Amino acid sequence: MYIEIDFNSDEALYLQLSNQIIMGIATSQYQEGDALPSVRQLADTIGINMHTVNKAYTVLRQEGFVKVDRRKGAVIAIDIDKIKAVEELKKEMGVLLAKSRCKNISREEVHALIDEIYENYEEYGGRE
Amino acid sequence: MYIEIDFNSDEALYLQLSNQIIMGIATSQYQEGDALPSVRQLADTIGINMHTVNKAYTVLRQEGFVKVDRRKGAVIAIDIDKIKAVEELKKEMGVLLAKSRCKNISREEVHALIDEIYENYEEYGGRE
DNA sequence: TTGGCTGTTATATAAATTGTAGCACACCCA
DNA sequence: TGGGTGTGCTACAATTTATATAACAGCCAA
Repeated sequence: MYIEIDFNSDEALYLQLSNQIIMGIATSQYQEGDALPSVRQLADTIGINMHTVNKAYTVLRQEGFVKVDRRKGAVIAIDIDKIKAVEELKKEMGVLLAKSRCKNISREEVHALIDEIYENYEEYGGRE
Repeated sequence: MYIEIDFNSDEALYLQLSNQIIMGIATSQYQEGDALPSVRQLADTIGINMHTVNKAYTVLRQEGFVKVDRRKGAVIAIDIDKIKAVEELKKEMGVLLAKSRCKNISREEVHALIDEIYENYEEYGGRE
């Protein structure tokens, strides 16, 4: 999968990395059971430190997207705790929609954006 | 308005503060032209440092939610740069929906959540 | 068995962020 | 004039971020 890191971004490197991997899972570019590159290999490919990649993997594990095996490395393994996920979504969506509403983005525009993003998922063939 | 700060949260104090004020605007508890408490007063009420409140206000100004007057203090004044706002929304929504999708939250569930949040806005009487 | 790969852990360093603290300034208004 | 306003500055401690080495145990193929 294509990983693109913006060194000028104010977003932490390990967060850019983990977020891109999550989006890779959502678009089915990564599937259950697939192995991610080793921390050293990916660090070398991107040109960042091993520990930064390791931190990204640790975050992915803590949030239930991968399981880490000592010999196989990080393997995609979704732990579906839907209640927790919905709670998280509600909180983050609350702030996001508040900002949007203040900027005169309508409910309909938000719905349209959701559909747009979801159609993009299905373009890759996918989870539903 | 009611401001509630969680000192045990991993979210920075100034971000909790600015986010709550943004949500206050979205729910019409703050309206265009309303003055926020002075940095010293709000700091005293919450029990945090003056500079932390000042940073929250600075963020709000940079993101176009308030204007700061030397004698009136921070006043709600929305600067609507819709193109920028939509761009921001797209990016953040992309990550948020990717996470949700991985956790088997359907498109319909997301739409329902959006409606639920928006209905809560209208409960306060509001911007549309 | 050895060599090389895996994740993991530890220590160290530098830079940036976060929050607190105190002080001073210019401004405005009662 | 006195007291309130935002703002600017310096300073400090704690935490986070990213890098850099180094070492360890586990595994597997040559």
